[in-house]
Amino acid sequence: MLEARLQEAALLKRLLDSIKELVTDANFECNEEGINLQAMDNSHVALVAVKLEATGFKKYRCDRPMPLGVNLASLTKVLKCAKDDDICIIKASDDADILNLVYEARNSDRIAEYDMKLMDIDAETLGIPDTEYDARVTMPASEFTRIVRDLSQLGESVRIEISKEGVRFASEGEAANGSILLKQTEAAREKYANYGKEDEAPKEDDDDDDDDEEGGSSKKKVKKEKVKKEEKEDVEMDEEDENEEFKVKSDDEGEEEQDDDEEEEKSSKKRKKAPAKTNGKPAKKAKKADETSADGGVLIEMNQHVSLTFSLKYLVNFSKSSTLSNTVQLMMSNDVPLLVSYKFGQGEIKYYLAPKIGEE
Amino acid sequence: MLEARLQEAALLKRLLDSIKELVTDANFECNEEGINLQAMDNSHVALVAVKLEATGFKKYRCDRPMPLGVNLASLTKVLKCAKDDDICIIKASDDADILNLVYEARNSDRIAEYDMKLMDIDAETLGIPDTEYDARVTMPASEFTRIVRDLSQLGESVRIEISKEGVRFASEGEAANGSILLKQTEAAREKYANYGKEDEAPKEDDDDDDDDEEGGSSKKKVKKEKVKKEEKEDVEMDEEDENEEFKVKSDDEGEEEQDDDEEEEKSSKKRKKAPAKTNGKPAKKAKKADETSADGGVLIEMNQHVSLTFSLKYLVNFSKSSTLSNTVQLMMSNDVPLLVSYKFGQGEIKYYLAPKIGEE
DNA sequence: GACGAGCCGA
DNA sequence: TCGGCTCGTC
Repeated sequence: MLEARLQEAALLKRLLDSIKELVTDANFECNEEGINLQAMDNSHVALVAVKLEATGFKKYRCDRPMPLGVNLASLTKVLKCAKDDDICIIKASDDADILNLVYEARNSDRIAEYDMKLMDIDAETLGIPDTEYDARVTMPASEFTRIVRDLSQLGESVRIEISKEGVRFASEGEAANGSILLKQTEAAREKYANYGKEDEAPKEDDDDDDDDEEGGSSKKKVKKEKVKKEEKEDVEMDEEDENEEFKVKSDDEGEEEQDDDEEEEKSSKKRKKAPAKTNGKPAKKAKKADETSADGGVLIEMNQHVSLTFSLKYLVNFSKSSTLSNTVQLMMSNDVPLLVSYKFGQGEIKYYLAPKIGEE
Repeated sequence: MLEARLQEAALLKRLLDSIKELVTDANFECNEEGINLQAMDNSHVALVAVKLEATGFKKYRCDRPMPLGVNLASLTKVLKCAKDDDICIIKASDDADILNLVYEARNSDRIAEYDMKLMDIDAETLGIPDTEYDARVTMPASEFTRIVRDLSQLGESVRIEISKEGVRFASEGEAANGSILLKQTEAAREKYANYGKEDEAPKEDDDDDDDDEEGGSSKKKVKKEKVKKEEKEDVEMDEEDENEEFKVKSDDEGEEEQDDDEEEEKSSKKRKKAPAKTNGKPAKKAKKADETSADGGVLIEMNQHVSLTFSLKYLVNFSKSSTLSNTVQLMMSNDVPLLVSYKFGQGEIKYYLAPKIGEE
């Protein structure tokens, strides 16, 4: 028995819009911690993984783990019947052959109910290794969208290169070549100081993580820009002992960033001691970053020069998730798949894409 | 000789958009009272009836009744040449083989003139009986549009069921079943209190009706929401003697509604004495309701449980008329055609659709 | 010719 | 983020 009540149907609608072109059928793996979806794209080139935290729901109950095999086109149709601000309740009984969706208008004058057939899908949940990446770019989702769209007009591939200089997106096409260099924004360092730290060691204390994330999420909805600096200070002080930054630096490439750190952050020495580790309560800021980052800012974290080439078609597709979050993170190491991650209030969507070989 | 001057070409454009897919050729029956069009749809399943009151025109003159046989595709083309806010003058001489359309820009800087060939069409004007329906739903046109669109994604038919509970639209499809329940909105009772009363006995005093309607119409364009309550009071008091409500109730099903009435309306006893009758000056409110109802509200009037099944394709088609009015009324009795009616400032468009048999 | 989806601009 | 416009499909 699953019952999950979502405050706004819009989240699910956007989520489906994000993945329905990539994947036709997928299992929504429901358990007490939330709902996960993981699937290769139809051409088995990319992998998409969605996580919806139980705590992101207004109400969530899942008695036992159950996979819900969903045809995404059908679900999209059914979700189209919801208005964005409808409350959305999804239910499935234990036999899991029907997904029941109820949409309640805000004023309850309209109640729409849909029953969708489920299907059996071979679970092919791959364990995704918790890679530590050599470089991470945190940037406005809209900017990423724009870049891959622009470049996709010129060519089919983009070389993404992260260096001390910044992050460069370069494409070559018949009519023209293009190259976009994003330098790190000074403001971004502060802004994203704790963005998405849970990526690094999500298992350390998942429960705290979730609770904090939810609490943070609701608060942020109310508070606004003004608040972010105060909160940031709070967290930095409160959590000084455990607050580790992702900033992975190699000795020969990190000077610039180290300078910044020392100017800005008291706890910088910890970061240097233990790069690529993280603390247990970072999510408050992840939420903030989401809302905060509308005004841009690029944060580049790297411990090694990275340069990889990817298919723009897929990146353009991934960038549809900009409806879910204002911020996107690109995680890269040489010769391993790119990870594109969008975090949002109730969860996260990650895309993995293998680099093209021998193209740069 | 016909000459009719319309304040805004947009009305005609929208009207044609509403019916051109349903009907290819039709007679515009012009007489001194206005212009009427009545036609079966191409597959002879639905009937569409349009009424444009003479009083709805800025100027109207029709010396003798004349049918203007129009190919709607041609007229649509010609109307596309008008800007929405152009003044539109249509003329036909007595031989009625040419329809002359003149579009005048607001500032008279541009005058466009078109001559369209007319054709002879066998008049097949059917008398439509003035049915009294067992149930009537008055609701925002946009909501009706949305519902039939949504459900048409799932299946081909919709069962519309009106009960004490409200009105339910239910469809079954391969991928999913859907059911939407609209409860009556409390605010709607007041809002639609006098909406469309002329349906019931339109012949009682047509002339007064028309005059009032036009006056009301122009006023309403200027006034807004704020005004509606005052006007309503005025009419109720001025016309107390003749102001009868539609509210048809059976003793066993009307309690809920009666309670509302008593709370809200002074003249409720009259309504109960003579249900399904109407007064002579209802149109002021019809107009108001049009503009008023953008913010929703569902009014359900019934004296009997009704449940019928219809082809969604047609309902979707009918719902195109939501460009003409913010409010739609569904009139139903068991085993007789559904009447879908949109009233607008200058007239009304009605669609009749026979129910599907043996499908529920 | 109409409908729906996707993209671009405000 | 929403609405309008354009392109592609049925």
